[in-house]
Amino acid sequence: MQQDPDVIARTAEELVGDLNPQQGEAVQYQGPALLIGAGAGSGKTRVLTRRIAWILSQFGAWPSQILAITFTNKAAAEMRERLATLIGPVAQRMWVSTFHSACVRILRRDGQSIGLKSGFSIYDSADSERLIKIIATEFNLDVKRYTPRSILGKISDLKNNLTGWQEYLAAHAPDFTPGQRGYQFGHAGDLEAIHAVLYAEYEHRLGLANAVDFDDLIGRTVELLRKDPQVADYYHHRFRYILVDEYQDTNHAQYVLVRELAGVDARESADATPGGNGRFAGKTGPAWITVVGDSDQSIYAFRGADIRNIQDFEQDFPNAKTIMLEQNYRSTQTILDAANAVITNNEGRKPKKLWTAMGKGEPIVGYAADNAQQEAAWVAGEIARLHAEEGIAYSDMAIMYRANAQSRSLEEALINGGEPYQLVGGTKFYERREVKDALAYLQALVNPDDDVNLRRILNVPKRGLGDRAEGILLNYAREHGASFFYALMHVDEIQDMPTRTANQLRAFRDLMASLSQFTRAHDAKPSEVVAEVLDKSGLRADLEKSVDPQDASRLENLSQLQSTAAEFEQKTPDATLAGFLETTALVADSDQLPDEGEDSGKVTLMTLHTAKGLEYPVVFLTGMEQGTFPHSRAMEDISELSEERRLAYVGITRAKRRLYVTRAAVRSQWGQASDMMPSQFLDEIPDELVDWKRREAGVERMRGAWGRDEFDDDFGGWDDDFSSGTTFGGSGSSYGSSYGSGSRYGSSYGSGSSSYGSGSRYGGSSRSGSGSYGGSSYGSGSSGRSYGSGSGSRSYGSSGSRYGSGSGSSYGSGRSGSGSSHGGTRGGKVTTRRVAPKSGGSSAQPVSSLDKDNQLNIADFSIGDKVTHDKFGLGTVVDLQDKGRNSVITVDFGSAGTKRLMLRVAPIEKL
DNA sequence: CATGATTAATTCGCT
DNA sequence: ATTAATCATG
Repeated sequence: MQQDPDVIARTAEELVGDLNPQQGEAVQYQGPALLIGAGAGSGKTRVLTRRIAWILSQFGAWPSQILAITFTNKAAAEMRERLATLIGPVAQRMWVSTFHSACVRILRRDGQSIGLKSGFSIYDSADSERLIKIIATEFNLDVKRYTPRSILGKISDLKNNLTGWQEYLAAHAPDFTPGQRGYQFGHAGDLEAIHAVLYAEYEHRLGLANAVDFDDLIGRTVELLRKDPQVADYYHHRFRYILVDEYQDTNHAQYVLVRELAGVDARESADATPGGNGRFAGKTGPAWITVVGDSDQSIYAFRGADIRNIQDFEQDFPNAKTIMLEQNYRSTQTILDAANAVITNNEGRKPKKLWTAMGKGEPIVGYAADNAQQEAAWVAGEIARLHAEEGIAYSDMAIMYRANAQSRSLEEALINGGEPYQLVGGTKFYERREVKDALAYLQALVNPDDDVNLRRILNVPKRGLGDRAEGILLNYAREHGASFFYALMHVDEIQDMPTRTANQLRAFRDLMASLSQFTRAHDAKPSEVVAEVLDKSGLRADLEKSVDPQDASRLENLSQLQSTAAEFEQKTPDATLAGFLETTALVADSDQLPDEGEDSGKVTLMTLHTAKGLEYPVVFLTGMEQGTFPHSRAMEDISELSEERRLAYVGITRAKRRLYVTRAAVRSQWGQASDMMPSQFLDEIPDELVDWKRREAGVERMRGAWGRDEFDDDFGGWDDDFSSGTTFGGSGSSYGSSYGSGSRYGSSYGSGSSSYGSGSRYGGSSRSGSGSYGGSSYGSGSSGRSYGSGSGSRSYGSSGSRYGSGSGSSYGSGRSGSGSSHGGTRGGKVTTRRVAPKSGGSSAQPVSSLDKDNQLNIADFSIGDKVTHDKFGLGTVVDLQDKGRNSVITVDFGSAGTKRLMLRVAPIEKL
């Protein structure tokens, strides 16, 4: 067999010459099943891409014979890109894709044989939930007790385990037939019967709507491969090498899918000979499988990932080989020691120890704050310090947390500090209401059977068609055993309808009919269809006439949807509307992550889950408290706790050079403040690795003191010190040393200058706000896309940058030229709420340029000046430190003491 | 049918 | 605290 001339031939030396022995072995291994146990930062993507190149150039495989599977589109794109540099543009034609998009391709091609019509809809979880809710309501179920979400969760579990509805129904509610109306449950509490009935009915409706949900993409592909030998045979011959990334995250269905695709269990074709060697390696019999993963980084069990897939790999696949990669190229030994120490506490795990040739590096820095706000302020201060003093680019720093809700205080602190940040996660672009509305129109046009989407838009924008009208159509559809769309098209035949409703319905029918016609005529131009829909439906007009400032950004999101469609149209030769909808259905959060190496000039905020696979020179792990992390719901159960620990392991190993761990003694959630114990994971990090800047929070010292009746005054409100800048001041400050010994979190009260501590017992919540955050400037999209290219951009990267990026990212200020600028360090701030889904540059969310700056400039002060402070009163300036926007002045307030104040935020006035 | 008021929920989230 | 969803009312 001849090699594809398009593939750039690579010599063995080029492919493995610069790898370590284990990596090299993994790249070259010949055999039917290979598990690469890739510890964090061990160069797994590199090995995977090299192995693919090796298979092409050394085994003589054709690009079309390879299937490489990842979990995210971003990972797929990245792998494809790295492959392209290795083997050339032919990589663009290869199947390098996610599980889901590979399945879509298969189902689009061969789905007819299991009853899927082309143009089927892909429901996201919101669509699925809506459908479940519709069904549950019809069955008169108490939606409060049986939430659509929990029902869907159960259905998802069943699907992930490939339990079909037929099977489950037979076991728990054999007297129900899908499509049957007026079914009564035997007795109210039979959860399994309810699940069985809803599962069956849900599948029935999906079928009627010619739709599949995410889990179905996998499950139905498995079904297809099992039921249709011809199709199975086709893929068995087609894919000779299957490679799966992040194997520890696969669920049972995905595991079976891989087996079916590879033909591991299939009867071998007649000409099968045992997997040979040399140039014909892997060319007969089942496809050769390579999986890469790290069981210590399995953090998606809660969503069905089955860690046994990777643990039992050697038993599952005959003649399997395991190669472990334990040399880490990312982090310092200190960081790895911490990670190893933590993960060792998990039971039943294969011992594995990461090591590095990089050296010890700096100690981990710890900090115990009084509350979440102060924790955030300290982190923001430390980031400002690292940036100003050590020249570390903002984009080289990341703040991680367990739950999205924790981002709030961090965002506020960064806004206060004028530090640019971007938040990854939260609501996805394609799940935003207005975007979903527009997409629902498109979906309904492409797939008229899609009742869920059509019903969604019936009254969007408001056109006086409510539950009544919907019910009438629904009835008609049922009577005729037809779709909702069919009913709509036949409104004229429906009797006994209020004239008003009839008129509105006819108008809507005409709208859909005309849009439908337009769609057929312009199917190859999705962007034009989008424009037509936005225009004719009134979606755009509705938002345009609105005065709600939020709607401005919604409008912008719609226009971005149109741009995305245009972009899709340009880069896709045979573009169709259905094709475009597919791309929108399968994008996820992680696709929004900034590309590696790209200097966005912003600090990145994200959850630990989102952080998997990423790395940053400086990482802050915040909220290290029992109940926060590990999460309260996971603390009881040993397996859930183990997963939390793996999450901690993932978090720690994201850091390349410096790791910070912080916690808050008091955290308020759901409006209620509660005392938080330090996370057990902190205890699991060896003490000598951590340099505690503050081991115990002020309130904790007080708690101890109260207990012993020893506390006395001298507790200023924490905000006093906060503004005075102690938190970001030079190293050490006043804590640390006094807590260095003794019990780790014991009460070492009474020692040290206790300028911390809150006056009120739970000072946190009351003092949090200063209200500048919420309504006003945050959501108002008017200033829109000014950032990134706006006027008055300033360069923030200081010289001598330690971690490269000497370019010093510049970013625009929404507020051009405000305030006098000395040394070019005063400028607007940029807060990107989310990163745009794909198209370069702009974000889907508006940007705020609010500036809490007090307009004071270091240049205007000199020693001896008199100032007044909101709390301390009159004082005299005794020292000035020009650190640009983080300038500090030291003021003697007489009886109130001498304070160091961060000029930018201090509540002072020059006299 | 739309609007303001009340109530309930509320980890993480690849596709 | 926040927000989404539901409920009562104009």
